[in-house]
Amino acid sequence: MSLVQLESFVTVVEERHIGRAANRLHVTQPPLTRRIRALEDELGVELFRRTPRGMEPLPTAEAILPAAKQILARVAEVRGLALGAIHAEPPEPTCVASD
Amino acid sequence: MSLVQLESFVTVVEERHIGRAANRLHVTQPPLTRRIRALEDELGVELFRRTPRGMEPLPTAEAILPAAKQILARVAEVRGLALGAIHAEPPEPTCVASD
DNA sequence: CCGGTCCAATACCAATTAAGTATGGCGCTT
DNA sequence: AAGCGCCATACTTAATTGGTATTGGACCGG
Repeated sequence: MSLVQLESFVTVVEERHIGRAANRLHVTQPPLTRRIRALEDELGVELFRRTPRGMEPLPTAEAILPAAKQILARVAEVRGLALGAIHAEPPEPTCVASD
Repeated sequence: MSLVQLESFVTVVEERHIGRAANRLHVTQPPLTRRIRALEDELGVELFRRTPRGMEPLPTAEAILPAAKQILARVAEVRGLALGAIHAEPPEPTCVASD
């Protein structure tokens, strides 16, 4: 399991369509198909029903969706904390300061 | 950022030593060194102070540690939910049942 | 002051993984 | 029945990743 797979999963659940999800994720359709399939394989569960209309999330997908979203949110939090730490802790003046 | 990097980060924080952390993670030392460095590069922050004794977590590392741990916990939760779904939803009998 | 030791960092190579392009198969729509 | 839209697959190529071997630097003992 990878963060990329989880992000792909959440996007496909929201779009219910691999093509649109691929667009949002700035990738082409085949890689996204493979990501979802790899996730299903690893978890040993079918997450979507493939219909002529698109991807229909199965109950298991709905079950793990909240956890998946929270993971992505925490990842964003980590990035934010790191970003904040840059301004918070100036160990040594790298260059002349303005004041 | 990847789950492998986050797991490596948490382990190094706990062990304060790349060699021991590498052992726990079943990899050799160089890949682990690179994982930590890649994480630092991506976040744009130093997470550890390299000392002759090992790796000393900096304040930023302590700040993001809880979020990192929670991410790993949620990943485990996703695995557990998927595992549970197998027994919960038998769409078709794959094999003869015991009873 | 010098050699040994323990630590993380780097160079290099091999193996695995992942993306893109092109194409196929299936069901619905007209 | 023909066309269209969807996901799945085959194939090639580029990018990541891991392991082995080695280096450089700081501490410790003699």
